[in-house]
Amino acid sequence: MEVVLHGDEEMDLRRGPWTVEEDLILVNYIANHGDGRWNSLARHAGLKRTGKSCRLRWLNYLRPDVRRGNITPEEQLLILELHSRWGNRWSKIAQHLPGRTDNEIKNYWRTRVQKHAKQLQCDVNSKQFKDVMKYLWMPRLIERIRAASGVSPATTAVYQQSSANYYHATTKETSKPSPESSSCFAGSSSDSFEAPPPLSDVPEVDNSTGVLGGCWPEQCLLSPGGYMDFDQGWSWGATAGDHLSTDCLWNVGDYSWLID
DNA sequence: AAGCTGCGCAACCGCGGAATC
DNA sequence: AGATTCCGCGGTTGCGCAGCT
Repeated sequence: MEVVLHGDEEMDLRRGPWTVEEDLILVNYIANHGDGRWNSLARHAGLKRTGKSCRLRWLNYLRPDVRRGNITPEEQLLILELHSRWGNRWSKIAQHLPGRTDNEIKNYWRTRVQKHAKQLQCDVNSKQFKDVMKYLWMPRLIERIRAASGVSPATTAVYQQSSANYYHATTKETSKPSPESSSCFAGSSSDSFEAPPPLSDVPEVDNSTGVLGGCWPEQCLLSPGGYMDFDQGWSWGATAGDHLSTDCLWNVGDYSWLID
């Protein structure tokens, strides 16, 4: 525990990990007086912490509705989707994951997603990695969610819409995307998902080559065994050994690590 | 058993914008 | 209206732990 002294004033501030006693003081104070106005809260509560530190401790750890534990596949999917739309706007993303903090989501992204990008030896913002997320990771999450027992229809609907939106965004994206939407899922301009496009809009796959037709801006080669399945509510699939991005055909082998 | 390494996570820092004085 | 303080966000750091050698 470090103590910071500021000038002539005897304003010693504690830093580092919070103690149980400090937690209790903060929780009790907020229970009686509410949160907000963090600097004065810190002073009145008798905590030798900055207001920022108190706010962070409350929001990220002590708040009663904070959810802890593993990020579920549903949450993973949502994080991938929302990050593709908004980038590193963690607090905005966190608003859509009840109980999860921006800090936790940010940590998840850095430790898991960026790790995967590193394993693929590509930048997390690269086309290659976005392809992997779009065509492999997210569909597999969707499949996994669907396969799991007890998935509510509402949840399924959300991800079916979500999945459809990826397709819609990919197929309808113009050659000059808006500044807001530099992501690969740039089709949605509002917070609500678009309705799935009609089946007639689905690009055809040349079974001999695996090349997608239609108005896809980039071809996506599927190796034998790869598949696109639009029958069961807008999902995609691909298998180990799939090739992505014809301009840089590469094979990253077994993708089983993508979902852990 | 000890040292090393990588991971996950809590906490801090710097900055920009909003609110207050 | 300008200065100061506060708040919230995103980036970064560092610690503890588990697994590996």
